[in-house]
Amino acid sequence: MPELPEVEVVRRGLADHVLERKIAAVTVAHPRAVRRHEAGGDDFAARLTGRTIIGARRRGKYLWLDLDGGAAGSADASSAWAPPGDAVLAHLGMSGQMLVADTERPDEKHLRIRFRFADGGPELRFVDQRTFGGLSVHPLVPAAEGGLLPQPVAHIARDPMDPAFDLDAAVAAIRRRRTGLKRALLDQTVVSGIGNIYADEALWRARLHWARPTETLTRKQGREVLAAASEVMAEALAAGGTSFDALYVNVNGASGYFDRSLDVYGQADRACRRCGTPVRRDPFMNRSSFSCPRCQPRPRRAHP
DNA sequence: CGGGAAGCCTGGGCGC
DNA sequence: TGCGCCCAGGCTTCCC
Repeated sequence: MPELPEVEVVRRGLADHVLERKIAAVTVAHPRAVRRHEAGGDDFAARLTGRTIIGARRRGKYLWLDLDGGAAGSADASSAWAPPGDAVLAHLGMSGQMLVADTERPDEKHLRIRFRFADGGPELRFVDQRTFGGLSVHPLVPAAEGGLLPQPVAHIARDPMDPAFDLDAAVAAIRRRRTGLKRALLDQTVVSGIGNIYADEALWRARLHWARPTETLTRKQGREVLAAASEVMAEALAAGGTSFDALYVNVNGASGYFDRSLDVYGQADRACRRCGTPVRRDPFMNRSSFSCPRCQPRPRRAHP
């Protein structure tokens, strides 16, 4: 389930394998994979053909590849102003994969989009079983806090691995909310990159319950839970990410192994590694929350 | 306007 | 063995 560490593994793989390579042809095999590209699949392919990938960047769970000026619409040499350019944006959703594959390798069953390169080397494939993810091309726009971002990313908060991440500002944003702590952690406009797995792990490490009302959270507790999220995601990244099956893989198709290090997520009825109490599973937002009932007691005033 | 929940998808696992 | 149901879950959209 790609959250920040898994997306970062993919970003690094793309930085290693597709930078400075010129796109020769793009094939869209499934229109749903480009549904966020409003002008459609043909326009998507046309905008990318002939362009060279010059950057691989990420914010939270969003990933994008910066494109050079390309042949079409190149900057006017007589003008001092250079257009900020554009990028192909990827969101992996639940099951999206970016794979670097030799051109003769058989297609994956759920191959959605294929990029072939002018150098004839390994191609880039977007494979996505559940099609929650997708690719789209966007102009880069100035972000409120500086820098250039693809338009759909402009409203996403910085993530804890961003060098400019402001911990105290993120704590303040959480405490401004009127909701449960886990809901706030999952809100990508408050802090980005955290999904269901790392939210549960961070809450366990900080000994806080998922339904803790944000308005009763102290600044210290806020800093602790965000520091825990940052730590657990850094550890997961070092392990190559978390995966429970073959759905989440790096660009070479290999799985990470952080699932062996999870303390509560998916550990219902197993002993808490701190106190031995069986880990509890609660229904939460049509999914699950895992916690230790002893280390993370439910607050008297829990947020519904 | 902010918060909450439904809806989008497919395949694996499980019970009957 | 096969059918149908449930579950996984990030994000968008809609509703209150």
